[in-house]
Amino acid sequence: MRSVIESPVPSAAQARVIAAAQKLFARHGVGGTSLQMIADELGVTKAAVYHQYRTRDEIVLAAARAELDILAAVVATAEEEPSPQRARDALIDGIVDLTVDRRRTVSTILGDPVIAGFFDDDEQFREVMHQMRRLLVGEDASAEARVRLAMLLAAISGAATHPFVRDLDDDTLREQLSELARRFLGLRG
Amino acid sequence: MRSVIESPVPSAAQARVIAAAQKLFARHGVGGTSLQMIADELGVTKAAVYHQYRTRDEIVLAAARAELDILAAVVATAEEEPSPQRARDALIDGIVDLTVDRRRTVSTILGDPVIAGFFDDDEQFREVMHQMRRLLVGEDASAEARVRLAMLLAAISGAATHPFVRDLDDDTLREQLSELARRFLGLRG
DNA sequence: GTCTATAGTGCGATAGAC
DNA sequence: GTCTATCGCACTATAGAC
Repeated sequence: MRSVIESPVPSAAQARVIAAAQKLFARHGVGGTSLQMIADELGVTKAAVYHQYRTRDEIVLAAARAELDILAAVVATAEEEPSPQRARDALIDGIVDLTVDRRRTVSTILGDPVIAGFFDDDEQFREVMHQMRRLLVGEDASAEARVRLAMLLAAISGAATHPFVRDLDDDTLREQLSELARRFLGLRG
Repeated sequence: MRSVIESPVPSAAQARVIAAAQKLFARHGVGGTSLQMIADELGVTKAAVYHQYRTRDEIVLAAARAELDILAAVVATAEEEPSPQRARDALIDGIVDLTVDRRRTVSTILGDPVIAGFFDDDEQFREVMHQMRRLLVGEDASAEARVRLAMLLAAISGAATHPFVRDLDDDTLREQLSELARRFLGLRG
């Protein structure tokens, strides 16, 4: 089942603003990134950036939304798999790929307290989370299942930025994350 | 073995600044917290805060260092356990307690990109990480052990702030985190 | 240890020309 | 879609009185 919630598709110029913002958020944090920095990164003036988005908050929201859209696409692809097992595996691999490809970006942006606040009551965010939960632990709503799920998602995105794994190449990291995530999820009491 | 690296002990007034800063960092992010906000939180003026620390960066560093000191104390306590198994269990429980007690604080502060940069070449940080590594996976330096360790630490601190577990009470969360962490670490290929 | 007052800078945001 | 120019404001930081 596809998500019924659609984000507005950014124009090419907006997409450039978003990409610049995400890059800077990952390096300096959301609160540590100014409009001037985004403009400089793009090689234009602040006024040009304001032509794409009316406030700084809109840029932050659009950048966070774009990150969430990528995750939603991974979830939607996984849901098209024919069996629950294959859907589960596809989701894990999708999240691992996404995280390793973008290393700091995903965890820093989705982990930022300001963005977490934005998403607190966000319908798309809740739907994506709900879909992931159903794919990974089914209808099990026990405390154990929820903690296990939260740990799994935090482990994948958090581990990719950890100093312990900094000198691992992407392929090795992907392989290990995927394998360990699958085994962690398969744990039975 | 105790850490040989000691942080300067903050005065009472400095400790209040640090506590206020940590609270605000958790809510607004490091870059999103101004000196004015810290002063307001304490009910004093900016000049009074500047009397304790000469620059904003020093406050950020002191707050991060204080967080690291707590973690270092947990590691030191675990190292005094008589057997490797008990040391490992004590470390896991210590990290879980720390994370649940302080929920957003630990992961937001240690996960902030600016603070991660501060700690990149920090000796105390490296030593604490090294000690944790030795306690949890011994001398195993394989890619698998390193990824497993990074995942474990990210899973504990990240899961505590995850929306999936928001409505769990502290005791339940502690119990589940501790149990699942121990099982994850015990996984054998 | 806290205050008032202030300097200097960079911020978010807007107006209007091209 | 980009620019220059500007407004008003909040910021970091300092000086000096109490």
